[in-house]
Amino acid sequence: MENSDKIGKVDIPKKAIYRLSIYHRCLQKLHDNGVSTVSSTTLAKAAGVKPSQLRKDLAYFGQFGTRGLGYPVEILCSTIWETLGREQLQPVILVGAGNLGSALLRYHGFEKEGFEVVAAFDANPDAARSRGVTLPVFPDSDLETFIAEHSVKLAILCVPVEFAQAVVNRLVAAGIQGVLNFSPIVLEVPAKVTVNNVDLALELEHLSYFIR
Amino acid sequence: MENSDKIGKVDIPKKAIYRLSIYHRCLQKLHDNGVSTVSSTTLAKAAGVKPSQLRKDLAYFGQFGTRGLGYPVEILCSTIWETLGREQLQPVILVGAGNLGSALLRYHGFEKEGFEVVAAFDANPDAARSRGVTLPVFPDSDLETFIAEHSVKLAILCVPVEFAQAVVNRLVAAGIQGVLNFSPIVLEVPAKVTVNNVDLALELEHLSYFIR
DNA sequence: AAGTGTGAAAAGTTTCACAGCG
DNA sequence: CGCTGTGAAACTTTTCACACTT
Repeated sequence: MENSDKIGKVDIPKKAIYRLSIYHRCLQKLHDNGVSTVSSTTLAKAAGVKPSQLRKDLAYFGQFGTRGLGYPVEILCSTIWETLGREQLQPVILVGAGNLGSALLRYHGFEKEGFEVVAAFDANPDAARSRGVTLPVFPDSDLETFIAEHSVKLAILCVPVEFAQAVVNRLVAAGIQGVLNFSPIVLEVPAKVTVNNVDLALELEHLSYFIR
Repeated sequence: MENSDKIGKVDIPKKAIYRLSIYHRCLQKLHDNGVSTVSSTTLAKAAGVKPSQLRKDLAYFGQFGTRGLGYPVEILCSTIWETLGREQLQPVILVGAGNLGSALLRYHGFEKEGFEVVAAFDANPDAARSRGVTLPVFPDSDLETFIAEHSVKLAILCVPVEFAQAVVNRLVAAGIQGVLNFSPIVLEVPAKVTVNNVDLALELEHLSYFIR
């Protein structure tokens, strides 16, 4: 159903796109180390996958390698960057600057990876600012206007779980196309909108199952 | 001798175990609302999956339903809780109380879900305390002793990416069996150890691919 | 000789369809 | 009758093996 994406006639597994990000990181490191060509075996080892999977994944997007030689690090690196839609800087907003939201803003992890978090929204902006958020914090009533005026397409959602569905409805109506959701709830959105769930407690619970 | 008692975690899809956590949440909500029985159709809708998948998932662990009626909410809820290994409180340590690590500690999201974060470790404990961590913060040299003395099996890893592999090696040697890793790196661990990666930038990058 | 690209096989996961039970 | 439990079918993703190119 929603586990793949059609580009032309080829069906690309969603997991392959996640791996693309990982390959990109490895390629960047190789490039920083002055490596100009890499084999599928070497790159796969760095990315923690099988060489055959790496070759298959890259083949979904084109032919980048030279037989007998390997892949050109710099070209492949920038091609993946473009494929992931990272060529133009995407503005991101964060909605819900409570405990977790403000923690993420102070962390600056998204900025480090080249995303521009442009504003935060909260039902109580003053409280958010008192939590040490230095970014502009607006009341959530400003959401729609801001999204429209700045053509924002990505949102990080950290509101309390009981408000998550209502807020995401507003975000979608305002034009948001991708949501990074930290609430432990299955959000319902139109098919054109992509939701990625980061459920910290669920991840820890999953580990709990695997320790004897 | 033949033994049908194959409760080995081998044949059960990993994804099914994630869904178990989601089912548990939905069941708890139903129980709070005074519902005592639920059909696969209703529970599946709440969890965002197909009824057939829900039934298949539950069947991996036993027979819980009554034909013609549905599933007993309370019994199923506690059975899943036990299955996930949550019956006995698991102590968790957090390693690397820098920007992200201290943010997670201030967030208290794990405690809210019933995990007991018992201590934090950092190369510079004083700096971590100054970041507002109220939990005991120990120098990372104390890791091995603490893990052994408190029989800790779960660790949240938030150290800078360049130290992640070295630190996880120490954790594994000290007896840690499950790692929730926030570093953007593929960690190498023995098969007996489970690693769950939470890569925030990667999730946002993945969204970037799908908006257009 | 080295290493990619790819069809085909294998493995894994989801969905179907209906038997069987309360 | 309604709804679970489940074998088999359908579908997805990974891995293999080797032809083919530089």
